[in-house]
Amino acid sequence: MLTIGKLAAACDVGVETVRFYQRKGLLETPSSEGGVRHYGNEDVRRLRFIRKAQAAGFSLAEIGELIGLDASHDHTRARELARTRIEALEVRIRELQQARDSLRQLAAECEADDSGPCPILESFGV
Amino acid sequence: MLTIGKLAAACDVGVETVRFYQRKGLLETPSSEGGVRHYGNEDVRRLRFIRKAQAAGFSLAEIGELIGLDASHDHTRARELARTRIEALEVRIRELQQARDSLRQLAAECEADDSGPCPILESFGV
DNA sequence: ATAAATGCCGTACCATGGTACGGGGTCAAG
DNA sequence: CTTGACCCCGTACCATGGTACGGCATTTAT
Repeated sequence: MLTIGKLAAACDVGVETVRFYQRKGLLETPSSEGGVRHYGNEDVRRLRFIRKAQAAGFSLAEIGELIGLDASHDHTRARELARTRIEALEVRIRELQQARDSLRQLAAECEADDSGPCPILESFGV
Repeated sequence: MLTIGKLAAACDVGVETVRFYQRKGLLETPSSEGGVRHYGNEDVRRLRFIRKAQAAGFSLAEIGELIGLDASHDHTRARELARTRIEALEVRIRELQQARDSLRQLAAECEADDSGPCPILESFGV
């Protein structure tokens, strides 16, 4: 049985973050039997889930839905969310790759010619 | 000579966004000679620059610095910013690729076995 | 000439994901 | 028996990147 501080430490988040997730309905708020609330392994798992799903690019709102799916065993919807997220990730990856590639190109040009206008700045149209 | 509305339209942003950038010091606020402010090609170029640099993942604060570099012709600093941005982009790209790959894997597993617990949700530790 | 569309300006508000603060309570060690 | 380290709760605040609103002036089209 953990206090909020131990729970937070176990998942490497701040105490305030735990409370924030509680307010958002992502974590349950155990009843306070005489003041201090107690948390168990389920809470640790849940909190770790939130952080992992966040790392996979899900927003807190989406994570809330994923948590709900667990109860309903709704694979279909879970796959749907996963597919949507995969597509969004692919779009974003391509965007970032393009940004990286053009910046690389510009940095190389800039390196090659130190006089005259800076290609990096030029390219953006300044 | 453009009004703020035309400028915004020319760069496909909202009027409020232009004003927001002005407040942030990213765009100049021309003197209002008798009420209506007028904008020129420089402003169009500058505004487009902001949007392109944003697409390259620069924050508005970084963009402010890039604009400053234009005046000082500071290639060194520009390259520094570009390198920093490239590195950040690469880190982010790898993170997103990992997220995508694990989601793909999970979606495939989930697809394969429609009974039992959902691997997508399981994997996150719910 | 008049009504609709813009412009100006200041201020407030939005979402997202937290972080901080202040006042109070409880508990264990020194 | 007091000091310090937690806890609780509510509320305010932060950064980021905008978006909206309201009142008033001006401009543009009919």
